[in-house]
Amino acid sequence: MALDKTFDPKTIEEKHYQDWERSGAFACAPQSDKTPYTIMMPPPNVTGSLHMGHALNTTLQDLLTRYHRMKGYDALWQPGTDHAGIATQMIVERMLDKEGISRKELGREKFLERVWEWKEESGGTIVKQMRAMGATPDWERERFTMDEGLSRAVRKVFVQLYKEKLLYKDKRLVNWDTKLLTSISDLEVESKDQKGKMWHIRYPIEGEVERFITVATTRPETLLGDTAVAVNPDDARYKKLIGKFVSLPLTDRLIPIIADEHADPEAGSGAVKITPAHDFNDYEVGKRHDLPMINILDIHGCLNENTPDAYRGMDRFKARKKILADLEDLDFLVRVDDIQHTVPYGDRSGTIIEPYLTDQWYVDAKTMAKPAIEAVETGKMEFVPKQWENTYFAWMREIQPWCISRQLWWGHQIPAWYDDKGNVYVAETVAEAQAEAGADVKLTQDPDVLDTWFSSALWPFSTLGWPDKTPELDKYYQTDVLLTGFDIIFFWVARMMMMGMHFMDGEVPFKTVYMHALVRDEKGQKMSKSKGNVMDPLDLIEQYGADALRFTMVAMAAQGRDIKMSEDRLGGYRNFATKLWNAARYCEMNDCLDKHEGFDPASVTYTPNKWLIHELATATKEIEKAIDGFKFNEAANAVYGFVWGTYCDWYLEFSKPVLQDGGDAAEEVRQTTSWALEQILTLLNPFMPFITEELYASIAQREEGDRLLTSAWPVYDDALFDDDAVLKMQWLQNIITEIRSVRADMHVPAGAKIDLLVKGACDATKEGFTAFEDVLLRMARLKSISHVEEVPKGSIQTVVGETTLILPIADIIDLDAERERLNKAIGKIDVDIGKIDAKLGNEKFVQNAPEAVIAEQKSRKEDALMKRGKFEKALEQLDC
RNA sequence: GGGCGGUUAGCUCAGCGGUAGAGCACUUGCUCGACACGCAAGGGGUCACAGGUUCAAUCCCUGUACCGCCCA
Repeated sequence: MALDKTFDPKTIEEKHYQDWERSGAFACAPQSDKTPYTIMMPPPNVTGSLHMGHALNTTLQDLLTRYHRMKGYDALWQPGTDHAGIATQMIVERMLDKEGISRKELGREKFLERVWEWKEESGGTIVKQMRAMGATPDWERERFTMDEGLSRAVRKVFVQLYKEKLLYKDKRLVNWDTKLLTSISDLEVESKDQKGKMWHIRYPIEGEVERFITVATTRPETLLGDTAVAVNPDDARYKKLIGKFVSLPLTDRLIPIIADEHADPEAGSGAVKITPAHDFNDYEVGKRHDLPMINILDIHGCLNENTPDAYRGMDRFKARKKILADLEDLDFLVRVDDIQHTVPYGDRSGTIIEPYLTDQWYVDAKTMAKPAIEAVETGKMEFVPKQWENTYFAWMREIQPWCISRQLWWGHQIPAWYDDKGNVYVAETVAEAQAEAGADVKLTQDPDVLDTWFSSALWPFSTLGWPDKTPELDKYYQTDVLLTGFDIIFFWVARMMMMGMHFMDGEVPFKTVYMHALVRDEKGQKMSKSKGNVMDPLDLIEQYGADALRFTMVAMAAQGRDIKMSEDRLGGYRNFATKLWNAARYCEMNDCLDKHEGFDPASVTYTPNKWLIHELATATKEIEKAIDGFKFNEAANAVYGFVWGTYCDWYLEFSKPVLQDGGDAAEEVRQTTSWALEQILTLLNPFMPFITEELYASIAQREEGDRLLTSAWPVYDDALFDDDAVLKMQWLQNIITEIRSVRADMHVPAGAKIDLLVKGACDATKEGFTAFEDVLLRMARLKSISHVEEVPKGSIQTVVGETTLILPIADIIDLDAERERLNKAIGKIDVDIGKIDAKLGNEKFVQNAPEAVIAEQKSRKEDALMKRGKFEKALEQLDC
């Protein structure tokens, strides 16, 4: 059993993880009558590998899961991964590229086989990495968004929403990615501020000579799709032109001048070109005025058959150049301005996104958002920190139809079939569709797939077996808490709310959503591969241990702030693990392990033991309160402070003289030390599972299967709180600290043992000196303690409470230094008294402040005056 | 342009109406029988700025500046 001299995380982590997983303790127990506690793991991309954000997310979820498991809940932490349509398809396409094969050549079926192969081989990376963090989700229940079961849920939802007219096909402008050749949702578009140009072009007014109307645009090539010029109805300059036509340059088309509020008289010339098929604002204008919508691009972003021969087939940016040159030649180009503007880019492909008119499937998000908004308004679902609800509301109240179809192969193929005439049959299976269409009708399935978020929106119930009525669904929905980053509040959280409430009888998918911070580098910059500032959690585990990484994450997870990760902090918490390890070694060396069988903390009589137990119970309450309130950093600080500050720095030091002298209290101290160590391991287990489990196994003979993983969280009786013991120990600590401080100030050699004379001690204090004589002698490095009436010449004096402490060290005393020290002390007290007097002298304060506050000030003043008197006396005596 | 958040010790951050806290870093001293990844003792802050409310403001309100994020 003997513990090694230092703690090496690497040697134990894997061993314990395997043991835990094999034990089956991660599994939920649907048949048990325990109260459920459920967390849905945000499914990471199956393509992903663990980054710092996952490390934080995983740590916090595991902390909550372990904590509640220990508290006796039937904990379900539901894991799984998400098929990540575009990302996965891109990875496999890139692989095929290297083999010189294109997706199209391979064909849909073969391509999908390749993706599945890839998924089986490489898709498990991230869930393996989570194990290195010590995560304890119910792996047996791991799901994948493309599982048969989850796919069935997707089809069912699609069909039902279609029947309810909450899902429909429509021709609208979408964000089109010309590289990936698919539509993407608004959320997948990143607007970037960049330099650009504003071209001012004049359009000749029909039937008039040398009269023009000037419009400005950043995308001159769209001119070929213009179907109107709009002016503001109140713009006096243009009133007479409304209803006239302009002749569209480079084409032979005439387009009307229309009146629409969209044209801002203050901006540019006040007239704007309208291209309904290639601009979201213009699309609305086009609809209002029933304008033709001319699509001028093909799916690759090249100009199509609706454009003049000169440009047809040309890439949009090449066409722009040529069009500008041609406009210039024909003298239509009036002016060019350099401007700063925002340009939409695809977040996956990095290409400029084109608004593009196509047929797509949409979800009526506006309708579905209503109950989801209300649920947050009425508190059925709560964001932590609360401020995130504003973000949620802002988006949900302005929500647009959700474009759910993607022109990809990897994903859930849309359960809609078409006959030759273009009639659509939406059904869960081809057989049902066929039945609806008639047996002899030839049907073709819609080739498109659904947005990945469509399936992850169902995650909180699809993973529990929906649409079947499973016991799991019954027991674990609605779930307790969702932990996630704010970056997917719209993508995922909002959509789970909509789907969850719609399909689960208005019940929200989770009662609480905890939004955690973004992990940044130590300079506060977002970690990114291109900046080269990424930290790899696995490297950090290798260097500092998984426990240190976890503890750092927890300690830095303060609400509402980003985490600036630094290796200094990791080092600090690695040291904390070592500290704990060495505390256990101390216990081992002093025969304080496994000594508490039948120990009753309520029965202790020795004051330091009572005090330790009080502090332990207090820390436990703080930890519980902090975790319950998602104040993870506070929980970490509470446990850290107790272990290091209370147990190691003070209690174990108190225990030394007692254990060594073998006095009456020794046995009780031994038991308390042993018991408290085990309590510490239990409390710390959700934070640092590896080292605590290792110590737990090492410090005693355990029965088969006895692990912290499945231990009970401690419950302490209120009777264990003992304020009297706290006061006594505070006094003792004050005495020790004061003597140490004076010794250091006066440069008394650290090893020198000196006498302590005590003057003016009351009876209770005298008792204290007697009771803790051995502790004081050792911890303050004293030779003796005696009570006196007179202060010997050349002594150092200090004051604790009513007592004057005298150190008779005439031989080494430096009179000037001591004078300075005393004067400094008096100076500090005077500042204090000054502040108090200012308050007490203020009539309004005395009249208005609560009595308790006034009394407190008065008593503080008395104490200060008394102390000041003693220091003054000490100063006088120095000179006699 | 709209919204949100931040500005507290050298650094990273807690706190949030009545004596400014932690960790790290720093200084000094220590091989006292767990631990130098340590022990002990210290230094260090007009709590961004300007007003206001209050007996009392780092904390509440208003405004300003700077930083960050989200949305258009």
